[in-house]
Amino acid sequence: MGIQGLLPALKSIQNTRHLSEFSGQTIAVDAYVWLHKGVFTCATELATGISTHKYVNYAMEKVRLLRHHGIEPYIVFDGGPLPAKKGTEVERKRKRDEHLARGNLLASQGKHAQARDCYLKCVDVTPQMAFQLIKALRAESVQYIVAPYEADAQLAFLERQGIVSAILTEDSDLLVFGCKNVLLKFDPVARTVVSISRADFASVTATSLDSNGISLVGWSDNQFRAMAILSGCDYLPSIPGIGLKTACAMLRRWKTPQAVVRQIALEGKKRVPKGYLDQFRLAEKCFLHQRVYDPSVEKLVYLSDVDLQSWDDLAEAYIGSDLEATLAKKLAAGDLDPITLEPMIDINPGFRPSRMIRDINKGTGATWSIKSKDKEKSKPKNGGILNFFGPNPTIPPRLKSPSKPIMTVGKASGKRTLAEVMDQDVAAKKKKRFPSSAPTSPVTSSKFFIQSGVRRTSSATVQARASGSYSRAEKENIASEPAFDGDSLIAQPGVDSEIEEDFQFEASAVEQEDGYISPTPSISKDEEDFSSPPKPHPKRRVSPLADKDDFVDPISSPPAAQSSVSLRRPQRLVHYSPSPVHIDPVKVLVEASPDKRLEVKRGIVDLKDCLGNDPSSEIDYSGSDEDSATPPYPSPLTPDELIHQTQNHSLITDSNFGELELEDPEEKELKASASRTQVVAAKWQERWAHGSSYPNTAFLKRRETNITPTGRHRLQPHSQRAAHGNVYRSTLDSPVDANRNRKKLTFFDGNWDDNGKGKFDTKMLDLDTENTEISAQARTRLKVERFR
DNA sequence: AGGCTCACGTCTA
DNA sequence: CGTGAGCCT
Repeated sequence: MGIQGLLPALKSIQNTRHLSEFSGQTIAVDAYVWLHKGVFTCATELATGISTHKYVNYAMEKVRLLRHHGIEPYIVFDGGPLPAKKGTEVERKRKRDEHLARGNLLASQGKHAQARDCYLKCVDVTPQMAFQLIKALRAESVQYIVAPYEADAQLAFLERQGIVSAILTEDSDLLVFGCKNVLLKFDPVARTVVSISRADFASVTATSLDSNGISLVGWSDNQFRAMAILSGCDYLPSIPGIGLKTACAMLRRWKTPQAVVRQIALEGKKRVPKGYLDQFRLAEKCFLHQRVYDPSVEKLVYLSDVDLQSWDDLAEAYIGSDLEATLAKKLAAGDLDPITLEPMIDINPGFRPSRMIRDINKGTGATWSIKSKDKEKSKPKNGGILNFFGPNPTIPPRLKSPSKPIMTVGKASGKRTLAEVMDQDVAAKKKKRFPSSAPTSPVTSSKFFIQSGVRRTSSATVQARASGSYSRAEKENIASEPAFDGDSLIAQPGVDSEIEEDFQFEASAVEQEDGYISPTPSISKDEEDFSSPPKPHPKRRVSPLADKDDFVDPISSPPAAQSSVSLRRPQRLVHYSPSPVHIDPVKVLVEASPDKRLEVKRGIVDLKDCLGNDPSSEIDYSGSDEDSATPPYPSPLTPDELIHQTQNHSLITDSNFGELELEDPEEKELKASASRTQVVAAKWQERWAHGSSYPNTAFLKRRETNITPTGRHRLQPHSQRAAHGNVYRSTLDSPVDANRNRKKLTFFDGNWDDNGKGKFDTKMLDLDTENTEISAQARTRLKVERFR
């Protein structure tokens, strides 16, 4: 996951810091990290369908720990699958299914320990599980957001907007996304994190210890990003044999990724996949422009604005299709399943987190405090394993107003001590004493558009001295490459004003909150803190997702109730005109003719069909470094196209829908039938736009595979594959994902088969020329065999 | 021989 | 994450 080898190479600029050093700051957190770890605390339950929310507790403990240290967390969830990363789910799911089956078998044999091991391997985080955490976050007024696509991009956006001042994650990709302050290796026991700051890159030199020969001196964000992509990232596997070090060295030497790739090809030692440069550009776009949710304008925006010159529909689809604003808002709020865009299903309605907060210091015997304020809960809580809470206190409805903490009995402790009572009181007082300590956000001065100029730090100078031969080249490097450097960082005049608006909005929002006291005394002090000086408490913002005026109690009200909130203002879509609510314009390729694309609800794009169709050249040097070949794109799909799609698209093999397209294999026949066309189109829309016949998707899990309590999942729509044989398939076709292990499964359709690296069987290429469903299964089987 | 990439095994929530 | 096999120079 991420850029392999990057973190070790950055060792010299990694600083272990105590949480207290971030007091007063708002820090965005990649929820996936906590959820995934939390899942391990209850893998067996999840795998066997036993209702549990332990993983929520796990994450909430982390949340409370951060708050305990004056850090206001801003939790970011992954959203829907990005087209760029699609294509691995089938294999993963299969593997998980295998582990699940084996686990069940072992369990039935009484081998529970072994069964658990299997369960551990088959569990993954689903959006529905994430929603359980969201419920808890809502209950404790913790800010959160569900990214439309990848949390990474959303995290980067929040930092860039100044909404948060750092990112807590475990993924080195965040650095590639341009984040300034990345925090890794969160240690809840030591209460430390490892900090990496973009500002320190300049001190990473080839001679610095542990740098692994990597030098970042004088590199712009663009160059750094290029190095990362060349060395292999989640969106694009590297040219085999190219790792971080080689990528870095060659980029220094040849300046641009285009030149580097050209050089690699010229040297002839390594096989460069066809279309690699095109794919490189797309990967670059994912890091630069991926769609994110902007809470201030309540719609999807580009992470950074696009350069219309080099923009095309392919790129548009690749970085995540736009969503109609009301959908986007609900998605961001967690009210929709980000995969199906259906209303979120609460898989554990019995779990109703209250505002109680458990002190993180387990040793002292649990201390409990309750977060008061907020709407009263009309219903007493009962049922659900989680009801370790007593009846919820009735509190004045004023959401944002501070109120006195009310004590409740905690499930674990069973009682409160006087110290705990005092504890809360003190906490509340501290809050009042420092109501307006503003979160420091060392926000980047230049907002979106970072100066790509070189920063010469003292360490850089030192480095120059240390490695004389390098210094010149590095300086040289700095000065040149304006085109490369400036790429995509140039503001479009048209959008510029909008960005200004956004920032003003953000700024005013902050202003308004001054003096506003957090509604929830979220910090429960322990003994240790009694003797420590009071810390300023960060001002707290209610989740941006909740409308200021009409906040609806997230716990007691169904999503439907909240949805009314979102339709207030007409949304203006910058790059996409609103489409019918349920249909999201996304391009999908039709196999027979690579130029055809179909739209489905959510981006399902198989780029391999768009790219590398030129069999003549191994490397596509099309155009200059800045332009890319833009395949023609027809627009909205017609019913005919839908039929075409249904016939060829693997997704459609789903049983619910199967009869429709499998019934009549004759494409022409279908086309001739107008009425049938209507039916198909309607069904298609019903299924993909409304998802009514896609019941099981409610349990589809996020990142890679899905596991459901029942163990049954429906396959995600898979990218369509071209039907013609021996057509080059780009590496995008191969499973590339956040999980590094996935790369083991990657196959490259014989693009470099004769290079001795040809572990990537050509068999798969053949299989792949068949319809997707078959090839996917066959592929999976082959891979499974290989790993046995 | 050394450098580099890639795969494997281990550990841990 | 660390180690080691294997390929390349």
